[in-house]
Amino acid sequence: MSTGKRLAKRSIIGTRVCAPGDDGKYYCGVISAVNTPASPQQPELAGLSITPNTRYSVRFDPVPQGSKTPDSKNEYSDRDLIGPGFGSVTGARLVAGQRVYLTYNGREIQAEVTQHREHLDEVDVRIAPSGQEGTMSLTKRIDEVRLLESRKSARLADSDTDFARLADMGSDRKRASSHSIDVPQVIGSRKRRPSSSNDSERSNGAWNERTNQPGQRESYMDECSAAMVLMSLSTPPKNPLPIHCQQLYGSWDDQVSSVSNRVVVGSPGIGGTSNSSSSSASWRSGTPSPPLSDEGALSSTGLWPSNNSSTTVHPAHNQRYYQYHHAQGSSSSSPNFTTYDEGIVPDLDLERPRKKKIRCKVENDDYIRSSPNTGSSSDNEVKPMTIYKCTWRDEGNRSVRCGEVGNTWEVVAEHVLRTHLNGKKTHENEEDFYIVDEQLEPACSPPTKSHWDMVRPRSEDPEYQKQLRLAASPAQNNSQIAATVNTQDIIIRDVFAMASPQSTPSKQFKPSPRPLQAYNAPNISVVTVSLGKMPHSPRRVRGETKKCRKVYGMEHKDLWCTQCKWKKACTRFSD
DNA sequence: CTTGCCGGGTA
DNA sequence: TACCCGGCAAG
Ligand SMILES: [Zn+2]
Repeated sequence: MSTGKRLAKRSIIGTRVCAPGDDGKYYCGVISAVNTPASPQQPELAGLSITPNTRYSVRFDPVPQGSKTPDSKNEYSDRDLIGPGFGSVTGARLVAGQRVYLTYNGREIQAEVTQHREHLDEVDVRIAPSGQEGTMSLTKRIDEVRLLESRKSARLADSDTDFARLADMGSDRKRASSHSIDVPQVIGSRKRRPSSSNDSERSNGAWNERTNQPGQRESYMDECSAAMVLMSLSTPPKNPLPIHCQQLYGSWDDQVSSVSNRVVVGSPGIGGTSNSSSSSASWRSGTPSPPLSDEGALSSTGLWPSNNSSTTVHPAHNQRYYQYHHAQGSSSSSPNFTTYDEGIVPDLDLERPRKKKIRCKVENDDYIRSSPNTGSSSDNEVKPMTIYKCTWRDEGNRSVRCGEVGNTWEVVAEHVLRTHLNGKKTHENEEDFYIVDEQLEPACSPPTKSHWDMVRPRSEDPEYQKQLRLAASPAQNNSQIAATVNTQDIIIRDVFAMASPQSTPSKQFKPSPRPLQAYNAPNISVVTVSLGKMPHSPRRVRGETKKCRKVYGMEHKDLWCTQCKWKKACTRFSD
């Protein structure tokens, strides 16, 4: 699927992982510190970038029943850890007594390993099923057990597999992303281009060169980006409104625009995606994600504000979602993880001067690419710097944010914890909800919201892309993220469905190639989803949008819009 | 192969 | 301007 999502400029801290203790058992905990030996060229990336030398400190969960907690001071390399972005259980050697989790009768239960037959990839476990007394032993495949407890509600714990079965009709590839919604990452890629060079290809190549363990990295990305994405939306745990709803009501517009370089999307729960999150990756559910109350907070009914023109919009939400999903299928799936800044900006000006723009765009790109000044930054010295900012809202005046900044996430987290949370948090990593990271370009301070239009979109900034490349991974199955992103897509679309009641039945909002802009429709604030690479052409990918030809068929050509008849760009279904 | 549609015609 | 279509890019 697409794109990957990016991510990660955010630190990995807080990620739930398992690390081996002295006794050979794996213990769960969260990464409490990351120590990357700073490289001379980019010292500021220390702790953010991940290298083979990176060491992770793990703060272990308190172990019940008197077992001893492993030494927290241990540092582990990524190879030692099991969890998102690290190894998986399938690669671990489990010793007798290892606590694992598995899904049994649709519920997640604890189990204890009695034997791990590595050569068979099987583990014998002993479980104590609830509702029955005593224990029983059974044999599970190694990939059916998890070291990390799932956060899914027990009721749903197994639903994903069912989905997977339903959806999975075949290829491995599909399997990998069967729970995800693909995100159209290059919209309208049909643009003609003079040269064969292509940004996405380039970035991919660049990434691949940089990565020695794409597989692992990708999973990390996958998971963490999801978390990050959620955090960027930053629903404070207390907030009763679902994330996407808040967004529609502008609670985050200002925030978002200030961090527009990150992906801002809805929750993965929308449209049922979270429920179908994969269980194939045993660690999947272990990461720090916002303490959304499982499926409840995200369910689509009853949360939609009713003063709106359409209380019925929300139900349609999911429908449309699925419709979109199906229409998309996996057609857009692409390993091109690094291309991120897909500007999903609903075009309000329906008649945009699209054709002209295309050409211009192409020329522009070429210019950027070839320009010695702008394009050469790949080996440039100047690096953007990341700062972390507290977004805590003033209790009294919700529009005022704390704004405390720091050089590291930890610093700000500390601030949040102390200053705003009174030292106690109700969820692990709760601080993260109040922290956003921002990129500071050395030369110029971050543009203010009111000047966004004067700034070159980050996604067009080679330097920025490079950053993304560093941060993102070429993941192939960034299901979580993709789903998330797409969710936002849906949200935006719904926003516009509300905003413009005239929408045709099959009309769909089409992402515009322009990224990094915030639209403010009355009552609604929509935010650009920045996904790395911008689609350069408005041309739709086949299947993404129905055109007259597709809708009416050749046999009803008379029903086509004139443009279609002329073999010109369709006007009816292209916005 | 099909689609979407640009560019360049002709009436 | 309305209309047509060759041909290309992408899938
Ligand atoms: Zn049409």
